[in-house]
Amino acid sequence: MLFSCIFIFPKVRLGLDVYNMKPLPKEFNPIEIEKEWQKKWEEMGIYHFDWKDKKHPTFSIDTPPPYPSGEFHMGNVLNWTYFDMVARYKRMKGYNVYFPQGWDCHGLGIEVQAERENNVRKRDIPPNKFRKLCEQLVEKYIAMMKEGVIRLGCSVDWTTEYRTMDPDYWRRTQLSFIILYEKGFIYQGTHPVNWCPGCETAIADAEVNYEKREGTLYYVKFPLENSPDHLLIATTRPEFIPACVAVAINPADDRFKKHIGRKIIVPIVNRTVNIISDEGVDPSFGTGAVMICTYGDKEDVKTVIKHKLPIITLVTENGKINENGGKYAGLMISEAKRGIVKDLEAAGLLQKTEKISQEIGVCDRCETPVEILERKQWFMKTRILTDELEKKTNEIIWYPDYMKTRLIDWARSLDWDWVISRQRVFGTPIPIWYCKNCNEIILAKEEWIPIDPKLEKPRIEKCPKCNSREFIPERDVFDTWMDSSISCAVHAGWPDREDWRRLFPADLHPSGIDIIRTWAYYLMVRHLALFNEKPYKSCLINGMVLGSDGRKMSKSLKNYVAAPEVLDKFGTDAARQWAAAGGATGSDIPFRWPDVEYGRRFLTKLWNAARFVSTQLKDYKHSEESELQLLDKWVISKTEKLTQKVTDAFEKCQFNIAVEEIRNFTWHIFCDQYLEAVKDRLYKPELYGEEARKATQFTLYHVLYRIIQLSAPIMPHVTEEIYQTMYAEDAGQKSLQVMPWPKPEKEKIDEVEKKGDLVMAVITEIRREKAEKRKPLNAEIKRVKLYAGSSRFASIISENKKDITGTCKIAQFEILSEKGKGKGRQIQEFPEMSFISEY
RNA sequence: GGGCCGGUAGUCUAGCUCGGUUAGGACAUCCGCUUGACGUGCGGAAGGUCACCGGUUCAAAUCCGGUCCGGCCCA
Repeated sequence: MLFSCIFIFPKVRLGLDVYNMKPLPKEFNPIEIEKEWQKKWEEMGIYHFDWKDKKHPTFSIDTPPPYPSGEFHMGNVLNWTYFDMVARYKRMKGYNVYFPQGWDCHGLGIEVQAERENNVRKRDIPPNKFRKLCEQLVEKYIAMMKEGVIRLGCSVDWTTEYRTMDPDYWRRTQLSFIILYEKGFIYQGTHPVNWCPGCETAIADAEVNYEKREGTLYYVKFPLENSPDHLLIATTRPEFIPACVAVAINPADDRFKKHIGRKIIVPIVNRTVNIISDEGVDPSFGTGAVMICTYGDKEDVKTVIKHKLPIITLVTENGKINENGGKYAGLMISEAKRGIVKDLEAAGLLQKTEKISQEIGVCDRCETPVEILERKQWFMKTRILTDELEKKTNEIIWYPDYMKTRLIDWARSLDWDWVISRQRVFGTPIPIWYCKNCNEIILAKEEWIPIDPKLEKPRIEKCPKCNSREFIPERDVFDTWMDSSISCAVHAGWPDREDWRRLFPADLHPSGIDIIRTWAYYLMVRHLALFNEKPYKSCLINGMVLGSDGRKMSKSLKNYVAAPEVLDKFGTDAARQWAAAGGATGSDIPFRWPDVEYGRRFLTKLWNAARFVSTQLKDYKHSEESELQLLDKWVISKTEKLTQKVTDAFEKCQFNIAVEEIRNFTWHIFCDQYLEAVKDRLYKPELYGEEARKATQFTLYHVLYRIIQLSAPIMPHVTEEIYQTMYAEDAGQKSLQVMPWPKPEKEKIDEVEKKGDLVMAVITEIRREKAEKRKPLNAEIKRVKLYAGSSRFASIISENKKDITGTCKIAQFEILSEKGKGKGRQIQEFPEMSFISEY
């Protein structure tokens, strides 16, 4: 097969016959280059999604809006690099890529920070004032994180930026709630919450402090039903006896397991309850039999849910015993405790007491012991969607595939619906009022939103049920996931754009492995309920970033590395290589300085190779045809194979494979082997002929170009700089980022590659021997006698004799067809060949 | 306790879907070389019971079962 100089990319070439390829400067400062291109790309506007473009297929990325913690960490570097590589790859593949960016602002974390920074308590100031403080803090944090995203070179379309705390975003969250309400997915119910009787408010887990205190363990006799016997039960909270709903025993406990399924009588109230079996009971604590009350502690909550036990509310919002406490009703909890203990003693039911050290939860504000109360909450019916969710999950492409089972198993394991209300301040208001007179629920109309019921009355004259004119606002806000779990529809333009279905479902939803059960799950249930459709077509999972010691990266473990430190030291393109190459997609990857350093060294290598090529192409002309030599066809064939492998890897989101293939090819095949083998040709046209030099120039031009194309999604900055200096004038596009992705040209994957391997094997073996003889590589060899082992091999070698003698500096090269028969040094990859050298 | 994942040279990692090359690569180590792009480089060397036990098979890092250890998430 004859090879001539067919242009690899005629479609995009301006067709200049001769152009002045500028040599690349010797100095290479990645950080300066990165800053420059980040600025220019933004000016060029090449990342703007073109809503008017109906020609190119769209590719939409459901960028998960991050929680603005104020710090851009290596975990962010990892996941942003993942989806930015996809965005850049798809853009080059000709897609009209939609890469939005939002910020998921609401949440307890910000509330806690805002309290700390402003030295205030949210309960002490008006909600709206506190909200403002939160908003200011969020803005500060967003600015910090945005800088990180820009520094990482992410090809975000900043015209799409949004914040979930903006009333215009509330409008979407509230609208979705109204739709779900009207579709019957929303209901009110009760759910246990942490409650501070001192502050008379629900508090979050994060607001509970645990303190070690000395307590008393009371051993109380519970009579067995229809039996003279009793069970001895140890409890620290005898005041909860009136709320006892069961007695639990570990099924492995031989002392008690015979009682499982029988009934027992709760003293004081004389109620009969079941004796149940629960593995969670510690047989060595107390007597091994425990009473389950609603609710004495968090363990009770779990047990009640697990065994579907009834609930007896005992404590009021201000910490008193209610009517269910019988004769103790109206007493404070501590008073009731004393009274019950006294009565138990009098009845002979208190066998003994002992002192124990216990941890109790107290309010972080007033130090009052926290109680667990059933409170009204809003729910979304999610469990009825589980079958549909499983079906849709299986339709979605997961990278990697096995991650889908995480979502399905999680959905299947849920015992209750999603609690969507929160007793907080900084959140999207729930657009609900209650009639003061008859408690009728007033749901906001679509045209009222965005609305904060705490600040505005419902826009109706009177209650439709009882005609009352007074309303009480819902003070609860939505769980933050209510904001972020409609991102697929919102990104697509819902509800404002008529054509929002064009970008829905999203083509890709990226997610961390740790938030599959939240983000990926809530997205599914919300969109299934709202639109009866899956929200995303594929899901890309990134693992966690570990410290170099293999444990999850965290400041407290002292294995934390800040992202700016990494970017300052080695630059973005090096850090991106770490993210891409650190491990298989979806697996956790440790942060390793040597990996980033290696990335940086690759950038230098690529730069130097490009610089070498640029100096050799000063007089390169497209128009002059010349026949390619064996090694040219060899490296082109390998380039096409590389293109195929890298394309496949990107299609499957196997970034580690893509980056490894590119680096190994560039460093070892292109630089160490091809460049070294053709240098002599380039330097001595008088010996090899001008034709051979032109063929080499052609090859250098195209192979380097292919390398930067394939590397562009991973290392956008360095490849852009090389492109702009060496190729832009000729190729005629304003950025490498908008150049078409190369199609592997299979017809150039050729049999000659094997012949090239043979020639390269000879060169490598001669160099290897030279190294072992401790000779410099440019040392001249007087004579090499090669036993080719066959006439076919001999003729291949002799056709390419000049490349071998030139590269290895051989003065006299003798090629024999015969076998060496044990004479001389064997060539590793071709053991039928051997050679003898004389220095 | 449950779900998922992992265990490969001193360290990290690829390969496992679909069994068959001398188990690939990086860092670190050692030896050599300033070769007209690059010493941030080039050439070379050493380093492995592929966690353990058993099974399937002509053949297992790869498939199956079990055990141990680690991770993430949840209870």
